[in-house]
Amino acid sequence: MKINFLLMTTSEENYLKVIYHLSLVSPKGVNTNAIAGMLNTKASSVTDMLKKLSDKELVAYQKYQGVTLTSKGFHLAKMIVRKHRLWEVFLVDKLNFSWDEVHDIAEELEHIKSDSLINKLDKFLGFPDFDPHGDPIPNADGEIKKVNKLLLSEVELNKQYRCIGMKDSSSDFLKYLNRQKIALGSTFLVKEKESFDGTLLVEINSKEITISNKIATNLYVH
Amino acid sequence: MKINFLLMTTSEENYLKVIYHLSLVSPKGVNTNAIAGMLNTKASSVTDMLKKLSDKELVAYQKYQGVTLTSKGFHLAKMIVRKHRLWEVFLVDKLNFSWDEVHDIAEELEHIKSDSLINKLDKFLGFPDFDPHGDPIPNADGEIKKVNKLLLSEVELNKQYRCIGMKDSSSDFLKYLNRQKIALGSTFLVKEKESFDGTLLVEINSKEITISNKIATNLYVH
DNA sequence: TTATATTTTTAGACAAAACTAAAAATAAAT
DNA sequence: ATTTATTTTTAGTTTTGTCTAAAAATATAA
Repeated sequence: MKINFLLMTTSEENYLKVIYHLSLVSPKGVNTNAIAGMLNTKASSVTDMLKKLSDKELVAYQKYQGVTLTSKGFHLAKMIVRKHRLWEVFLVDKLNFSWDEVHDIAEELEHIKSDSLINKLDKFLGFPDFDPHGDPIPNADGEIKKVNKLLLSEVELNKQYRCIGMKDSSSDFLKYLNRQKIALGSTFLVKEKESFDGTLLVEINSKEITISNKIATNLYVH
Repeated sequence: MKINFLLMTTSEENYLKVIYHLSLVSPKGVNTNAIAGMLNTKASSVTDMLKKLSDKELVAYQKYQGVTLTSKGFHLAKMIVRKHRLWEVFLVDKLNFSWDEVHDIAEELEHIKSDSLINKLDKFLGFPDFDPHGDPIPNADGEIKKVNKLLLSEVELNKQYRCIGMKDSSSDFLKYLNRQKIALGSTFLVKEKESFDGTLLVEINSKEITISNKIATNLYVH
């Protein structure tokens, strides 16, 4: 898939990336407000941008119906994620940044436009499959190595895990997650597990909550 | 000198950098048109930006009188040049780009905003003093290692040199250089030298011209 | 089902950085 | 010293991406 002729602004790339991440949680369609929330912008700005991305055939957008990525947009988004994660590996492995310092810098570096740059960087780093946070790095063709994903119900106690996906992505499950402020990327630490019904005492975002077995069997972590 | 509080746009940084480079040739003041030429923009756009940079006290600007950098602007410009040249070293030494491929990419990378990034990169590269083109890299304090500069009149035949400065920067000398399309960064290859008056046959920008001894004793190369 | 609340979109405005065209200042030339 | 040419600045637009406020569509609730 060649999309070289498409010249994207930094802003367009950021929208595409956010839509990509939200799509993984709500594949049926991403809400305007959700995008606005991730980008710290207003819903009206999002609407404007969705029209632009739709004109470029990077998203499928219908008024009031949310938005999904086209295959073109999906591939482009993965290329941005690829750049972000490769730069994170560079910052941590080569420049000795710690894993929690690199996000903002990678956020800027991901917009540097040069295919040969990113492919040479990939080679220099030894074609890593995962970034310092454990997230998979798409290769030059957009292929992503499957990560060992566990259900939250199966994890070991007192170990850090990160939410990497949801098995059930029905509307009310997602609403529940939203109320509990659980999102893709949230970190979990299971402190206790009731043996008779599987209820978990979990620390998430440094706040303790209890999570039912039903919920825990629908959250992927690693 | 701390200028962290100043947040610069990419465009402002590009202007500053160009003024810096032109200042080395015309320290008395840089012309609006010269800046426009370097940035492929229009004189009117330059005027607008000069006002903005003047408000930020990065340049000393008076209508119709050209512009010079303030010490603040001078330091900031050197920090941009530092980033550009360090990234060039990275691209050539670590990613195996050839020296003629790196300029455009470094042009983007130089605008990434993070002091710790650039200082860690500097360390990773072994604190290099010169970039792949032989240009000096300012250190974190803005200090620049003196480069062995030669006069064009003293160079060896059939070797590449780059123009790094002018001894005489009088208005008519600069005008002469302008007419001959000789600028900072132009590459010279001296093909012949008349022994009786020192006149040189020089290839510059893949065009042959003759240069008098008087001119050649006022051009620094290396 | 009708009323209320929420979400999303439209319309109009703004700031940054560019442009064009015209006016003003400076430089060059007769 | 005028005239002519060049350079620079002003004034007014344009584009991109944002915003606010109001209108329209959808979702929720009585």
